[in-house]
Amino acid sequence: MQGMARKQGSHSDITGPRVLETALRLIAQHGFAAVSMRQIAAEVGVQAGALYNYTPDKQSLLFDLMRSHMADLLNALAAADLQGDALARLEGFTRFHIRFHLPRSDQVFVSYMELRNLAPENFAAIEAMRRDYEDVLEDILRAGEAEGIFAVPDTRVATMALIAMLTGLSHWYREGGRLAMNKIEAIYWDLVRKAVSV
Amino acid sequence: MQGMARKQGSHSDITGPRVLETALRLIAQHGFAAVSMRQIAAEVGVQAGALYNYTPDKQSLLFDLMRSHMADLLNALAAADLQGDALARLEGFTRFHIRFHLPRSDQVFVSYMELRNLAPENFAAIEAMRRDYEDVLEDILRAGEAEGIFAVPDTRVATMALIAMLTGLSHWYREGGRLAMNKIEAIYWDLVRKAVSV
DNA sequence: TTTTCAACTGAACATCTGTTCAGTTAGATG
DNA sequence: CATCTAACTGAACAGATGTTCAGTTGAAAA
Repeated sequence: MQGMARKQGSHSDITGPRVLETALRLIAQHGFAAVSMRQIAAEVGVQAGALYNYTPDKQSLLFDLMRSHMADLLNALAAADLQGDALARLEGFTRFHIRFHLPRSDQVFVSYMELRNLAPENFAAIEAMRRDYEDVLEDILRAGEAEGIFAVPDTRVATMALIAMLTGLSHWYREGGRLAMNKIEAIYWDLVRKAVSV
Repeated sequence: MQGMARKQGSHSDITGPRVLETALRLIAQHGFAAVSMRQIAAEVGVQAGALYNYTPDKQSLLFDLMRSHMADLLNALAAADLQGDALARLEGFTRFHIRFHLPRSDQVFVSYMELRNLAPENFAAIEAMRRDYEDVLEDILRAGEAEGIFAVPDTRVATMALIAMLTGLSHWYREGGRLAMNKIEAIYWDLVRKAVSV
């Protein structure tokens, strides 16, 4: 059986997303360098050449996955529209971070592990977006300092420390584990709040 | 110019360590799957085949790097011999973790990023060692709870959270940066202490 | 019905991969 | 001096790599 093109209707709007989904899953599992275009193609159900209808090259595939993840993150954060005093906004940020990241473990994994496989200009673009995200937290910490409710010796270091703590969650949390997400959320919020409070 | 074997004395005690150093550096930089045996050999200054005098295969090279890092970590922790009440031991653990990890960014990077490239039995061995390390911190947190000086809703979650926070430091700290190590140590100890205190 | 063309195949390209091994070299040994 | 052998070379193996592209397919348009 050969020549399976156009089996049942136009496929580009099905195959396209499937390529991204499959690439994300395989890269999260084995790493970018360890996954071949032929492996991705095989899981999608096409030949390797067909992938190049959806990405100019392998590097762009990785960059697209990371860029869209970061864009989703920044858009969702903007939509969360944190308000109130610094403590309320810190709680909002903490809960937002956990709720956004926990259901996206593959994206988180790829976005944090495959930075070194990005071409320099792509790396710079992702880093800029990550920096934007970090700056939101740092602004909250600075505001809390100004309000006199937070006591952090160095807002930049505290920002990095808190984000590392929150993101680390994605590396060990497994759905259906001992603790539900809202329980986890409460525990982390407790740690975060106390860490920065006076 | 060909046939350079045994240039100036026995080399195995020089080449052996150089293979490990070079492999560690290159794997930290580009990732295990992205580094070839020929690249490592070229930087060491030998042909690819010569590497097999020092490792049975590429997988063992990775495993050796990770196992020796974890063994060093556990030995150093035991040598630190944390004593006193839970608060003193928590401070000891925090400062030990930072002092041990900061000068070893390549080892930390490889040990946390390349877990998925380990063969299953090797993965299990590394995970067991990591678990041993985590358990030391968890014991301290539990002791602090018993002493009534700590208030952590879940010692396991707090353990993972604190270790993620501390280890994350290695991912952004650069020697010669804005802050010296002892400054960093103080800032992190402040965050850790407050996070778990009543 | 014939034509069109997006979506795909399958083969090819040059190059790289981990690993093996017969052969070479030169310092150490007797 | 000759001998030994640890340490290495260089070639080879079978297969995988990203990417290109002429050709094929079949549903939809004319």
